[in-house]
Amino acid sequence: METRIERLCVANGLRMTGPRRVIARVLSEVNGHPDVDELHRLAHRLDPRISLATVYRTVRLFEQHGILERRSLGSRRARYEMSGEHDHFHLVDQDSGQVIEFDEPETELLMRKVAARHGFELVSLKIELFGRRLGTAARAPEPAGEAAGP
Amino acid sequence: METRIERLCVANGLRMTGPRRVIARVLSEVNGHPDVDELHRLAHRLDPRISLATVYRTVRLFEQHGILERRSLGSRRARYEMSGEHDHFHLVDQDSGQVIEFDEPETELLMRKVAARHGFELVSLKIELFGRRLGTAARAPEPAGEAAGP
DNA sequence: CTACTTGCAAACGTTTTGCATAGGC
DNA sequence: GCCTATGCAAAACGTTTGCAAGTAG
Repeated sequence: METRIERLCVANGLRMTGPRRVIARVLSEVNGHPDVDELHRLAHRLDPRISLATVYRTVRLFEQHGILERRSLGSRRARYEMSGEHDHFHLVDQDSGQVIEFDEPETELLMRKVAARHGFELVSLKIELFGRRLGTAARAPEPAGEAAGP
Repeated sequence: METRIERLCVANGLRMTGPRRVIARVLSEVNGHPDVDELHRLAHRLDPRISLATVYRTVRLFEQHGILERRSLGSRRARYEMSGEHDHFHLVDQDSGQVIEFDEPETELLMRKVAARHGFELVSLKIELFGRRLGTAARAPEPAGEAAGP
């Protein structure tokens, strides 16, 4: 079955090669905010010939065509997610590294007004909240190299 | 004269070495959001023996003690600024790379409420807006390697 | 048939580190 | 005097690129 990403590729006039099809499938099935390494691991499982370089090239291509969006979310590696109709924000659990997405349309509108007040047209925005679950005693923030901070 | 950063270092029980004093001075005098390279260039001018590694180690140390905050602001290199009492936001001009800071206390409060709604205590937040000056025709986003995008 | 895409390995820019020495307290 | 900070050079890390071979349209 053809994924939504594949359809977007065709709509953007991109050549549908084997590796791109596999990476599109992986992107459609994974949830969360995978980094390139994770995408490569998953794609490699479906087709061991797929190289890391191709995954890098493909996510960059997809990003340039507005199919994917790149986030940092406090981690060193870039992380990707499918583009949606409107921006959404991310709340990062500093203890577990878990990322929660949420919509906040009023805030997006507010930010647009703030930009306008400074004489700017808003093109995009990133809102990342870093926090700790309520009722959790403060502890060492990152046991392993997974969680992320500001 | 002793800088505010130096005072914060002492308050945090940090050893006040020569290089740290110089870097503290540079951080106090520079304005904007310098990256490590720029800090090193400025520090090196005051004391040519100061190495890049020491600047890296020092900003990391200062960040760990809450004296500095790290930002990405769409650029590849990490950029630093002094911690303030409350968070402020950044508006990046996509054409020039220029960064405008602004306060938006209601938004900070709103974000705190949003985090709470999801069961989190807000520790910090990053809000980065990317935009274009009103009345500017769209053009090639980045003539040189300075400006930054989402 | 042609132009674009791929895999590989090597290069890249940024950040970190191992080690011997220098220096703060 | 002890223990940490420093400089240097080398390593690590994520990402990009040059090139020859492969493949979509």
